[in-house]
Parts: sequence; structure tokens; C-alpha cells
Amino acid sequence: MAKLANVSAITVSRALRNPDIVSPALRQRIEAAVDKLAYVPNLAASRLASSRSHAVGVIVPTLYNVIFAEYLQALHEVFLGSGFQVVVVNSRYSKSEEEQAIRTLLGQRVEAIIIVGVDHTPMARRLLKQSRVPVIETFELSEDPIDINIGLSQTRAGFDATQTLIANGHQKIGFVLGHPDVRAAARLSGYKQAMEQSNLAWEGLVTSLPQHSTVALGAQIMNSLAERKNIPDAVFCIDDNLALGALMQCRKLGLRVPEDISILGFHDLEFAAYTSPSLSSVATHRYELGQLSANAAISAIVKTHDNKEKQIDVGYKIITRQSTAKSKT
Amino acid sequence: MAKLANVSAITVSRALRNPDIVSPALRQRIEAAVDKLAYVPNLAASRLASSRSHAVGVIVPTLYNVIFAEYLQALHEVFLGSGFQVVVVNSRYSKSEEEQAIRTLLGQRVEAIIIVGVDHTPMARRLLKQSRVPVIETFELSEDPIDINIGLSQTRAGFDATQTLIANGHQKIGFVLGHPDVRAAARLSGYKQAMEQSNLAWEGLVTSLPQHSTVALGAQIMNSLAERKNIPDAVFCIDDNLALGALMQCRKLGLRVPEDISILGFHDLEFAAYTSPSLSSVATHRYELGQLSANAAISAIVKTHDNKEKQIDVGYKIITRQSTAKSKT
DNA sequence: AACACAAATGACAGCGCTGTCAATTGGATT
DNA sequence: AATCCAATTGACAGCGCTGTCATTTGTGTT
Repeated sequence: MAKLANVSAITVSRALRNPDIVSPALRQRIEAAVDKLAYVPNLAASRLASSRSHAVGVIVPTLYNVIFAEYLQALHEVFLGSGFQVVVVNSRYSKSEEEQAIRTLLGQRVEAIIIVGVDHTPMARRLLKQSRVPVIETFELSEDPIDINIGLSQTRAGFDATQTLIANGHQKIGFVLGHPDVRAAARLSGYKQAMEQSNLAWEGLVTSLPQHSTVALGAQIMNSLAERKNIPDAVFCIDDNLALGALMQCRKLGLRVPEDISILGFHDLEFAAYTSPSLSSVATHRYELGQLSANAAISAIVKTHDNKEKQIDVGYKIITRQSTAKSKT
Repeated sequence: MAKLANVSAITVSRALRNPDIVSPALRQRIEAAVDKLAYVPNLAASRLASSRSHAVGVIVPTLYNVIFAEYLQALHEVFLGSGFQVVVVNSRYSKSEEEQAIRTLLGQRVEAIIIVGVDHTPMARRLLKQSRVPVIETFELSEDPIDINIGLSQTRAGFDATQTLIANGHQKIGFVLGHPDVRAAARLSGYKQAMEQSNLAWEGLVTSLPQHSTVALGAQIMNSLAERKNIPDAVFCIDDNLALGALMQCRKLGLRVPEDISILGFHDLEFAAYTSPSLSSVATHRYELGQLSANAAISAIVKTHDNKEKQIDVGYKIITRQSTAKSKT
């Protein structure tokens, strides 16, 4: 900054960070100079000198899924209101990229790290632990949280959802998913537990393709499912995108939903209530998850109290709409 | 870094940045120490000392829309491969937040700024110009680019799309949108031009609600549209989410698509081809946009050649599917 | 053995801010 | 008028790296 606009560097620093403590005269001169030069302070220098980054890091597996967009939205709202910059990094569902992302964030000396998932490389865990920054693991429940853990039991959600289908009298319940990330795998495992508990077979009823869950994939899978001799009488889709694709494909194939086949989604995305027929789903509370995570991070940073809860289960809620109904058999 | 692991700081720096130029013996000692301490270099210090941030800034209006997720995906792929960190900031469709975002990014001394849109506050323009970092404005075409501009004409896209509906024999063509951001407004303006050119009235045919475009909103608008005495025989929706909601609501209302009403979306989102009936739309090339932007940024940073193109029009493509058809009248 | 040259390592200063403490200024108080 | 105190302002050093140049070491050549 051209302190050639009359004053010492430190006064400029003060005027910019806390205008009130500088006299009006100087403040005005400084503001004029700042404006004239379109001066923007070097954050790297500021961070280095103050040893505060005023930044928090967030690691998500993808930006390509609305659930994380919603979650990030909530995080942003809380953090920006508190003067923190949010640094979002995408691990692309890879543990090694996640470890890399952690290094990047720690290198920036973020003041907290919020990370989706509870499975990390051993090195990633060490980095997080030794860094001594508050760590919040989210979306899942951990047996052994690094620090704070806010999530829901994906396995129980899969189990309970399957139970509702079984309770509706379905026996041949298909499970469809794309490339199984950790949370999808947990839901699948819940499904299998529920099936086994009711002495129902699941072998041959699980359809998985390596792509990420999309409407297109849902349509494609439903299409191949329909070519079999015995079509499932209910299908539990790993997320609502798959479910929507399945729903659409059923229409094309002349399969009636829910009369011929029940369809259950997951996540209760915004559109679920507005499809035709409307889509039953399992609501996960992304927004709340984001808010709780952000607030937990902030309390941990200012550590007013370390009576902080170490683990919060935000649960889930099964939403029954038109796409699932009692079996006619 | 505990150079208490035997060597000078500068050697650690070298070993970490360019292992090849350090002897195997030292390198090993250093790696061992780094591992032991879970040492992560302070990026702020590095950036300050080297006056390189190895970061590029991206400003998007929202994370809550897949088109930007797709776009960011492409940016990430190109930049991460080139060793740049991508810093994403969300302006939430606000010009003042955008200006703030620009300050944040310039403060971090990002080496290029990629920004969605071509309308900025005067101060934002000044900041960008005086900063001397390469600036890439995208998604729209600018009359007066700050630096590089890669986009498409939203107005022409709106115009041409409307033309195809007119060419199908439709006369009462509705236009529905949520809260009109700049690009939506441009498409609307294209629609009006096309209608006027064919001597068709558009007054009373434009329905706008202040929310962001969602499936829910599309259903809601279609519902209110259907309550009128004379329902439009075609509807141009500002994006595919609205169109999907409209499509679903038509089914609920017993309106046949396209027999009773044609529906045209925008952006050609992934699901458009898989709805039932499949959705006609206007393909915008987000992925290509992202790749071109990233590559333009990289060339500008290394400025191998400044024979760089200043403006690229990536165009759009009207995709006709089942939801639009010739009018029966 | 003497020399030249490349490779490996280190010393030093400085990037642009801010924490800390000292100096100055201008009333208010007695 | 002398004293005191709060409000302003500045001096200085240092945050943890890296650019630059100097020094040391090792190898090959004649």
C-alpha cells in the first residue's frame, strides 16, 4: 500500500481492519489512497504475521451431487456470518485425494476442518490429529471419531427403509445403486440385514453399475431389471436420482407405480414430492447437518466451552408418498 | 519444520518441492522427520516468499445448480492437473457479494480469476483491471470484456429456441421463470424479440416467481397456468428443472405432453433425455466452457503467447425430443 | 597431483503484513 | 500552570518460507 499516502503501514493496517480506532482525518486519507490504487491487502502476509487464517476447510467427495450443495450452502451461511472464509475441496471419492486435500488445508492453516465421511487413510488421521485443529466428521457416525462427529447411521437408515417395504408385504425387493461409495455400501448392508432378518433372499436382487448415481443410470438399470423373467415388486434405490430414472423408465415400459412395482428413493431431494407419482424417500437432513457442523466448528475454534458434544446423531426420516404402497398379493 | 532433524531450512524446502535435487541421504532424513512430525509447510509463508500462490479463483453465483457443478468439475480437472489450487467462491447472485469475492481472491493473490457473468459493479471492474491478473468472464458474451470472454449469447439462445416453437405452429407460447438472474433475463428478452418478430403477443404469457428455479416451482407455476381459461399451447421454461416440474404437473393435471402442450427446457441437464416424455431443451456446453476457460487462464498465466483469443463463442444447440411437437391446429 | 567444473548445501535477506510496546498529542483535572 | 490519562500514531521485529548467491564437496581430466 502506498503509504506514500502519508501514513505508516501499521496505521493502514488498523484503518482497514478496525476503522474506528483511527482518527477520521487519517481514515479518510487512507480510504482515498486505497480506493485510488484499488489496493487489496496481501492475505498471505496477514496470515503469516497474525498466525490466523480466518478460514475453515471443508472436504466433500463431489460437487456434483445436490446433497453436498445443500450442505455447503448451510455451511457458508453460518461461516460467512462469522467472518470465516470457507475453503471447499473436492476429494472425488478418493481416499488419497482426501489425504492430499487435508494437506492442502492444513498448509493453509485453516482453523477447522469439516470432512464428509469417517474413513480416512491412516496418514490422514495422523495429520488431522497432530494438527490440533478441530475436526468435524460428518454424514456418517463413527466408532472412533477423531474429534467431533455429526451424522447419521447410514446402515440403520438402509435397514429401516427396507423394513417399511417388507412391512408393506413386499418380498422380492430389489436394491439398485451406482458406484458404491462408503455411505451407499452402508445402506446396502442395512438392506441385506433387513432382508435376512425376515428370511428374504437378496442374492440376485442387488444391481450395481460402476457409474455415479444419475437419472440416466436409474432408467438404464430399471430397463435391464424389466427384461428379467421375474421383476421385483419393489425397488429401493440408493438415491432419488436413480429412483426418478427408474420411475420414468417404468412409465415408458408400462409398469405402473406403485401398483406393479413400488419405488423408494433416498435423500428426499427437492423434486421427490413433485414427481408423478410422488416419490417415497428417506429424508436426510443436510441443511441441519451443515448448520450443526459449522456451529460446532465455531465453538471449537473459540473454545468457549469444551463441554462440547463429541457426537451428534441427526437421524433420518422415512417419507411415504405415492410411489410405495401395500403389496396387492 | 524441526530442522532439528539435521539440515538447514532451505534444504527442507528444496527436498519438499523438488526431491531430485537433494541427495538421497538427506532426502531420506528429511522425509523421516516430516513424517514423524506430520509436518505440513505453511502455505502463507511460501506464497509470501515466492510471491506465487499457485491458486486460481472462480466465482460462481451458486453451488446449488448442477450447471455450475459441471462447469467446476471441468475447471478442477484441468487446473489440478496443472498444479493449481482452485478457490471457489459463491456470490449468491449478488453483485456486491461478487465484489467482495473479488477482493477475497485478489487478497489471496490468485493467479487468474474466472468469473461467471459479465456484469459487475464499477469497482469490481476496476479491481479486476488494476490487479493485472488474467480475468476470464464466462457463460455470457460481453460487449466490453475486461480481458478474456468465453460464453454464449443467452439472448440469441432464447430467441432461437422460441423460433423453433413458433415454427412448430405454436402461437400462445408461455415463458416461465423463477427469480430472473442476468442470463435468465437475457433469454427472456430473446423470447420477446422472437414473439414480436412473428407478431405474436407475449403480454400475459410470462410467468415469474421470485424463487430460484426448481422442480417444485415448475410444478407450482404449471398448476397456476392450468387454472386459466386459455392455457398456452407451448411453454418455454427457463431451465430444465422448471420444465421437469411442469412436465410432472401436466401429468397430474391430465394434460398430455406434447399433444395438449409442448414443453421446452433449457441447459439440457443430464435427466432431460430420460424423462417421460423426454424433454426438448437447449444444450449449453458447460463442460467445454470450463475446459476452455481453464486453458485460457493457464495460457494467460504462463503467457507463452499473447496472441490469445479475446472472445470465444461456444454457442448452444437446440435438442428436440418428445416434449415438443408440431401444433395440431 | 593439480585443476576445472558440476552437484549439493548453506547463509542471508526479505516477502508484506501485524503484535507489542513506546512515543506523542490533546484535553480534562486540580 | 502542572499533572495525568486516554486516544492516536509510530517503530521495530518477526511470522515461516524461498530467491539469490556463496561455499563446499565430489568427480573427471590432463
